[in-house]
Amino acid sequence: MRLSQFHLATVKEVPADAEIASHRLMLRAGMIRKLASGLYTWSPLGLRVLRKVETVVREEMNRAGAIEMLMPAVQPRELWEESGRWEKFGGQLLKIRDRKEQEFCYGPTHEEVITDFARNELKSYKQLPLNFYQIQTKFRDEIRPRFGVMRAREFLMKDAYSFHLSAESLGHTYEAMYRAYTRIFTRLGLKFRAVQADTGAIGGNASHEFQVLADAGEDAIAFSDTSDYAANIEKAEALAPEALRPQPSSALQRVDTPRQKTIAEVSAFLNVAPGHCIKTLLVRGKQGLVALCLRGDHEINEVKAGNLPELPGESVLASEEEILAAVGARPGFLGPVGLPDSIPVIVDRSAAAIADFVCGGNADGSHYTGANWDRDARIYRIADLRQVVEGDPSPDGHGTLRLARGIEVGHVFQLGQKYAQAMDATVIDDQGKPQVMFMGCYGIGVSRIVAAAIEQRHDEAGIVWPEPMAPWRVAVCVINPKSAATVSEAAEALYQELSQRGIETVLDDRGLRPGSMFADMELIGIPHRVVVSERGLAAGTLEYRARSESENRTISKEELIALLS
RNA sequence: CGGGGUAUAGCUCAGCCUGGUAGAGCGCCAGCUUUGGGAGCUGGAUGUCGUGGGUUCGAAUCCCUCUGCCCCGACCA
Repeated sequence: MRLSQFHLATVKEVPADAEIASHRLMLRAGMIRKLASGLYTWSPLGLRVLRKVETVVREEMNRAGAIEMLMPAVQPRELWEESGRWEKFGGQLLKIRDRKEQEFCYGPTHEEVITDFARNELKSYKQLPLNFYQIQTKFRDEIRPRFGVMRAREFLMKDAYSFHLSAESLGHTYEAMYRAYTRIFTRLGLKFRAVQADTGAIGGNASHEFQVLADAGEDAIAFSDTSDYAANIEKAEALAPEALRPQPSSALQRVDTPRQKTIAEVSAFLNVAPGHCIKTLLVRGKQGLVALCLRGDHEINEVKAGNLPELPGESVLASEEEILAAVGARPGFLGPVGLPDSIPVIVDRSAAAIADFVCGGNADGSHYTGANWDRDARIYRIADLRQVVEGDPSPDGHGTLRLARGIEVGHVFQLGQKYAQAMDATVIDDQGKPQVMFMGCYGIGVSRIVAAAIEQRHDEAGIVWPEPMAPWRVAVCVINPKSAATVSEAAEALYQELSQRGIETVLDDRGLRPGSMFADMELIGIPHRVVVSERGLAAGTLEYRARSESENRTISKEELIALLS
């Protein structure tokens, strides 16, 4: 590509609200332009990168035996009624009407369409297993789009769906997809981690997320410092402390805490470490309120709480009015001692292991000291409720947990029979009986990968692409082409030769001054740069610099070609 | 959806408090000079001041309405 024939549109200034490096750099490099909140145009430069990612994804999906297809983005309401998700998907589902007032949605995902396809196409167990995939634009009406294409409303996704006669077969394809994902993110040059994920309401046996490690990531992940255990923090189990709970040694005593409501205030006021306080949260259960007790220095894990059988699948704090009516005290003064019998007290494992603790007195302006489980407060059940913290023992029994931030770029999921059941997708088995198929689904955020890669690989000058994602591998920069025809001729010849050798090359023949040209090539992250100048021509050499290095090298054309081959 | 902010040239922003008829830098166009790390000089073009209403002799500026966008919380590739 000759840059004079391309539309390169780098800019120096960028909106102040672009907060993270990848968003700023994508705007500065002119890869994307915002059309509206969460909607971005991919410029020719940006699209080149997007296509590179797509290519790697496609190659590895094909290698893993998946078959590419393409489904409509617009999907009829009836299909979503069948799966029960027309209402359940909520506000994220963009609903639209056609001229006949028929209702559709713009697909946020394609389980319904693929399941419909499969039930029509697949008749016999002999056709299974099958794994279909597509690379396609999705729309999710995100509550809060942000960080450019990292969390956009419209985004490019690779989604795959596999169909099986048995859970065992599903397990095999799941493993194959896990390996394919590992290859994809490795090939793309990303530092990533596959982590266990919560399977949530869908249930199922297994789910892993592929997280690109980056401080700007919206997810927290926990991993062992000595084993290969890694999990999303939503999922990471906090083990029960090994030490048994000490015997009570203090008497229960009510103390005045007129204005001390938070753990920090109470622990400072009473001079007791937060870890010896109990914080009590009242949430809405299936039948009435439920009390959740944690150590003062721990945070609730809402996913774990939501999965409790006593809760309706989500953890919603009770309102102040509800609490006042049930307990007679306000939040800030709640505790497990003397709660009404109707409120079950579910205690976190770590909270259950402490004695002589401080907790709310269930009366405004008062707390207890010297409180003890069993003696003073009854435990309905002990459960894992808290967020793990750095230094916790790893749930697999090896090493201690470390925390890191991650960007979720992939997710593999064993769906089981949920959709096939709801939509009656069956095949005839070898006994001639219809069997509901097992399904897996496997997603990759293609456009998000572009942002994630930049987040991981950039410097003050701009993007530092991993080679497989770079818009071009080599930039040939011409210094002052107007001064001597021989310079531009030499540059053109080099460009031709590299291109003919199959090396993706861009010729910067825009005639810019060297400073602007170098700044542009560094901003857009081209891995290799060659300078053709009168000076070098006279000496018969080229000047080379790798994007990842800060020094120039003087090399011959042969050396350059060897280096790029 | 709650809380906060913001909207002025293609971009980044000033002007608003204290009302008097629109500004800077970057970018863009023309010319000259320049040519190894985002050049210099000269000249030029560009605005329904987000929308609708109100107050006023007069509104970018004050008041109200609506809308867009951004940030903080719950969802996800």
